[in-house]
Amino acid sequence: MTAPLIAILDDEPQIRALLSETLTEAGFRTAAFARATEFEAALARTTPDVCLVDLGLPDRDGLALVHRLALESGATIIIISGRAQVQDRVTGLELGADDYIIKPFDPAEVVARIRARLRTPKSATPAHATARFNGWTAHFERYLLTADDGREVSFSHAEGEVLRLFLEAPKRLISRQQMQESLGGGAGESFDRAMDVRISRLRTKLGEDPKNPRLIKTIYGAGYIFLGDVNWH
Amino acid sequence: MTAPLIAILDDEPQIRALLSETLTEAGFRTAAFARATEFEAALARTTPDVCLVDLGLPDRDGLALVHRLALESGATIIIISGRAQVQDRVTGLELGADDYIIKPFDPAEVVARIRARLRTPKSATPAHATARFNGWTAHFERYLLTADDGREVSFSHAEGEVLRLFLEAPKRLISRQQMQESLGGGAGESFDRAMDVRISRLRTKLGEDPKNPRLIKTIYGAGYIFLGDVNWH
DNA sequence: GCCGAATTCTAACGAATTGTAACAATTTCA
DNA sequence: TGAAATTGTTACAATTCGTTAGAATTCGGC
Repeated sequence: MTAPLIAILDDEPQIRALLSETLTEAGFRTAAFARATEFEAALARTTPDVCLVDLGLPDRDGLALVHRLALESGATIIIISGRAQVQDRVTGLELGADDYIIKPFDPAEVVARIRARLRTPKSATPAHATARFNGWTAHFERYLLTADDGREVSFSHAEGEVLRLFLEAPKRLISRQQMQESLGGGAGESFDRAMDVRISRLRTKLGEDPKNPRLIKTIYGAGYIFLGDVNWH
Repeated sequence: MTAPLIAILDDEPQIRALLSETLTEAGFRTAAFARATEFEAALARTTPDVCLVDLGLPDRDGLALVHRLALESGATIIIISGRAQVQDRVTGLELGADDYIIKPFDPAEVVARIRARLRTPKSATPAHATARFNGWTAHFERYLLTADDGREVSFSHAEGEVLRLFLEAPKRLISRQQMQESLGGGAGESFDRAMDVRISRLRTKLGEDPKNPRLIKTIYGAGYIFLGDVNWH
């Protein structure tokens, strides 16, 4: 029986260091990440027993990430956040987090709460993750887009990866760099051409006007911005 | 399906009233107790889904009670206490509590934390021989699928292996690798061709539309996902 | 505005992956 | 023993998705 693996996702180096050290001392294995993209790349390989995630991420909407993680992976999630309002806590828990710890935190309490979670391992079957935006509903597990008028368009796995990235960081610039990392295009050489194609195919399925895309905007020399109003369910 | 029962143990009448009211509004059944003796008497009859216990009881050491409760009943326990020190929280969690809320608390957060606990029940699922999903019932010992409209389709042993694998891990990606191992296709060389065929036959029996399968989805380059809502009996 | 370089778009192609019909080997059961 | 059912194999069709290549677009400098 190997020690439980705890994933840490926080953009502040001191916090990462503090948590890593404390948890290692407490007998856990740890893996720390500064950005959501790195974190997700790692998730593709192994599933940690517990994920500690900060909500204030630079490159992703933290709550959306938590929601998807909870729904799809069924992983145990503990939010560690500076947002201390009751409303924040309630939202976080309702979106699927198993616990919510407020910064500044005491390392001993973090350990205790992790242990409490590990005592009764989760065995819930993950539910469907869906997101609504501008007349569309994306059903990721079913690889299906439904329009409000009832039309249905299926999308492939590769297209879904791109769509998900957009829906998790709406109205935010996503650089080609980031996108490439998230999409596992590891050694990015001529892969950026493939990315274009994915996006092009996605645009077609969303019925975008090529001359004047309303949802997926290209920022010349920088990346893309997804302009929908997204609501995860 | 009756509403979950929440037991409240607190010696302050206002707290009991506040919690009872909030939780009832949130759709739970409640039972409130002022003293540990009453609480224990009630426990002898029914087991609540969640116990909210205050540590500052007049007639008993709260922590000892929590400890015993956790060990013996296996119930889900949330401590609600005025003792705000980190050390108190750590001790409470280590003695078996699933969560620790500090007074004064916000009722909304209590509800959210109860829901988070209930989301993953502390029970295990026993192995059974029949499963219902999306209009079908699979009887594994009889190698038979019955549709809700009465139709009957028998399936072979090999098909049953695949079906069982899917029904035991619904809405999860099952890689070809995993599938091959589970299906005893030991030295997987050209066996993956056989797997395809098994799945193809299963799809046919489930009446899937080949162009647009709703239950068994293929993830190109990765594996399969079974999308039914499964209930074992 | 006009030109050229850099960047992005997308149609078309092809390699890899997956689906399935047809067949053959094996087992089951009357 | 013989007919039917089971299940892997083969062969070919269909799908997915990255790559290529040329067209279209953007942007800075004149």
